[in-house]
Amino acid sequence: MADQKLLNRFKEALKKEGLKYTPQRTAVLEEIIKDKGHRESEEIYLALKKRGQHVSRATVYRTMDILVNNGFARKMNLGDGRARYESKVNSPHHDHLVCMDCGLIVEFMDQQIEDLQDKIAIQYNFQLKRHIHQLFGLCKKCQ
Amino acid sequence: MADQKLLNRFKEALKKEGLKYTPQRTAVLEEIIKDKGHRESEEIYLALKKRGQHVSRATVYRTMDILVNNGFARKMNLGDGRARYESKVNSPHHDHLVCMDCGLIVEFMDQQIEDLQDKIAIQYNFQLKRHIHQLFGLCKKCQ
DNA sequence: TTTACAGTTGAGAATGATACTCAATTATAA
DNA sequence: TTATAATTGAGTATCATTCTCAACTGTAAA
Repeated sequence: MADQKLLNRFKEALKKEGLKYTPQRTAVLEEIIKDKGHRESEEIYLALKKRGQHVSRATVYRTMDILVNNGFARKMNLGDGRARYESKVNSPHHDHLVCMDCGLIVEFMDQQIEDLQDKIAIQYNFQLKRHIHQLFGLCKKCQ
Repeated sequence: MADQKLLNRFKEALKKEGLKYTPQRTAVLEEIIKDKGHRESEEIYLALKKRGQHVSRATVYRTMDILVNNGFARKMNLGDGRARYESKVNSPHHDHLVCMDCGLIVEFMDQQIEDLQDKIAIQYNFQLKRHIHQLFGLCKKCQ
């Protein structure tokens, strides 16, 4: 169960956008934050169903958009045509290593790379907003 | 017109996979290498049509797969649901800066980042195969 | 607490990029 | 030149995601 502080933050974010605080939206938020994974929409939908929370697929998609736009979740694309979502709550910035064989996802963070990105953006007169950095290969078990 | 050396390299690649050397495939290869852009399938299809080369959409998709698998082109995904292709012929490795407003794509390459990626892969016992590194922001004109 | 209403929900239909199907056609190697 | 396996194009299928809309429900004011 998400702590009250988080729920209040969520409530605030919804109010700020003129959106309602509904049980479905809360259920999706709770499902996202209680899992450390990088899951696709269908997995989140099924996890909720299993828990007895019947939230429709459409509402899962709609709520994930809200969570992403308000900093509660991050959406990622691994090139297989399905978006993955991960919690951003209590999770510092990181990028990903992805095993091309078993699908294992490992998070990494390198301050030197972050700094170099900023330098490159300045060099090309870009105002940097976000980045995607994914390293694809074979994990130890799959080599 | 692609030079003979390249056409021979293409012919070899096809033969190696038991594929035939057809006018449609050659037309797609030529269209890809003569353009410096990052185009989606439909744009390539229309460019060919305009040139009077009637290659079907299906064949464009199929040929792009062949070109990508044989190192003649690179496929990239900007998160908008449509794949982009760029020539890899006479084009050294690079990553991309993408303007979120006007769609401008600028190529960059930073050896320090490349080295750091290798280091990270080693650190996590990954055998690195490829990577995606995209910096999203606003270009000079769109700020 | 009721009321009024704007926002939400779920189910199914629509969309759009890409992949597949298959009959007619064509490159290739003998 | 021939035999044959691969290719092509047109249309259909697929699959993730978005849209539609009627029924429903938070919410804020009375």
